[in-house]
Amino acid sequence: MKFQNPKGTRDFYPEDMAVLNWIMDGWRRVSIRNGFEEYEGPIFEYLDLYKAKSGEGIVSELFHFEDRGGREMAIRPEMTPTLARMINARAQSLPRPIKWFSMPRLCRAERPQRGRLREFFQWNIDIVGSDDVLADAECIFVAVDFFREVGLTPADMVMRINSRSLLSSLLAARGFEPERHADLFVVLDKRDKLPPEVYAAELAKVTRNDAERESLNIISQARGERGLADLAAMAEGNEAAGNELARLRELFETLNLMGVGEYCEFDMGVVRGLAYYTGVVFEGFAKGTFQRAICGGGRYGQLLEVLGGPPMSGIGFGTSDVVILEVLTELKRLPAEIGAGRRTDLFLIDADESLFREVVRLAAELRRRGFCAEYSYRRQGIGKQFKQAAAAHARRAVIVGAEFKERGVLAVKDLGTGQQVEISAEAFLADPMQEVSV
RNA sequence: GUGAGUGUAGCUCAGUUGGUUAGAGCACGAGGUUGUGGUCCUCGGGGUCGCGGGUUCGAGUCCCGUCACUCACCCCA
Repeated sequence: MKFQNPKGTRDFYPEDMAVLNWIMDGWRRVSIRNGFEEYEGPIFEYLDLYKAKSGEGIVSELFHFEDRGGREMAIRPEMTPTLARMINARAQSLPRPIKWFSMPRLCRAERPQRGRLREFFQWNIDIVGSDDVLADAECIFVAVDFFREVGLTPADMVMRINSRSLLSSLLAARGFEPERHADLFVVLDKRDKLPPEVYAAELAKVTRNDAERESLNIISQARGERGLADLAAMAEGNEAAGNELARLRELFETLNLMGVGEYCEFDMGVVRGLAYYTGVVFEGFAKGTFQRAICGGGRYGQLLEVLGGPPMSGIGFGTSDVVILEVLTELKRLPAEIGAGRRTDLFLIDADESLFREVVRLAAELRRRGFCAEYSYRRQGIGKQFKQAAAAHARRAVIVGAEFKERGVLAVKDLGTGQQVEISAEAFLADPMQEVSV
């Protein structure tokens, strides 16, 4: 019986693992240099944790099971509930702002498609316990910092930024009751994601007349500097909207100051589907055929409270290895040297079988000193051993030959330059990777 | 859960109106040069043509079903 990997999962062969590690090393490096600390939680939680955050509907989208005690468990489909649970447990004693990141492996029971699998790694950044606009700016900066790090320029991608609280105050001023905002958000979020006629139909469902639709169209079309100016005119005499606009302007000024203004753009069309966002929301989009958001995040005001914690606001974002891989592959930004295989420092070769014991001894000694040293398991001609050295991408070949027995010297060859020198075993061991020049 | 497309070797693909033991390149393995390497030469392993049924003297090829994968919808990283 032959088995295959479960639907929507991936096997990471060494060359794939090298790419995944490259991505995740980048996530960790960028997180740490921006002042975030890594955390991790259990890979499964009580199902109720996710129900509390997202409602009953979430159950069909995740993998769940019953443990032997009859408890309903779920494999984590996202990290935020775990984060909230962990922070809530120590809410009184953690210094703020809390700047944490994680790279959890998540599972969702969805139908796999481009950029969406059933199992993936997600990079999460969160700043909890601060309402400061600096936290908003920093969160967006971290996302851009990573994308810039892997070679994306403002010509390759854009971060579209909006504020739900601004949108809410504008809607309220136009006579949309607050209790309707959540439904309106869901539809407005699809402005650019649905064909125009489908979008129009969705819009019709949540509006009462043409005047309302007209208002929504005017508001949601706002984009860029000009859009902000239009909204400012619209918000005159509306104190709440005025305050939100001022905050948004401060956010963009800060992003400019941070040197990532070129990546960022105001866009009223970005609303995000998730219900719990209350303030700034943003999504990254790449140029090319991958039309989905490559990262997304926003400010959540009551999330911790909903999960039994104190009233504390936070802002965070997430992206996954699947979308990063998709975009970097399409834009050809994956460095070619990734996945080139193991990098052997030294490949030891014996000139004849009687010297093999020296090869084993020397290799073990080199390994103890931290070098990657290899040799062939098979006793065969020097030519074959060199072939293996090349296949292992070794940087140096070291021949243990008759001259070692006679004079204690080794032949060290740089497999990149082809240069080869004789050197005493002592001098070699003192600096095994020393320059090889004739 | 709904719709569309695709299934021949590990990968990329050939396979003539149905006609003998289904092929190539790459990859993989073994040899060739017996103190010098990824290029070269020779040989080799590997496929119940996704699976099941039907039509036919005969099916990789035609028909039906089924499964898997891919893409799109819902949702979202």
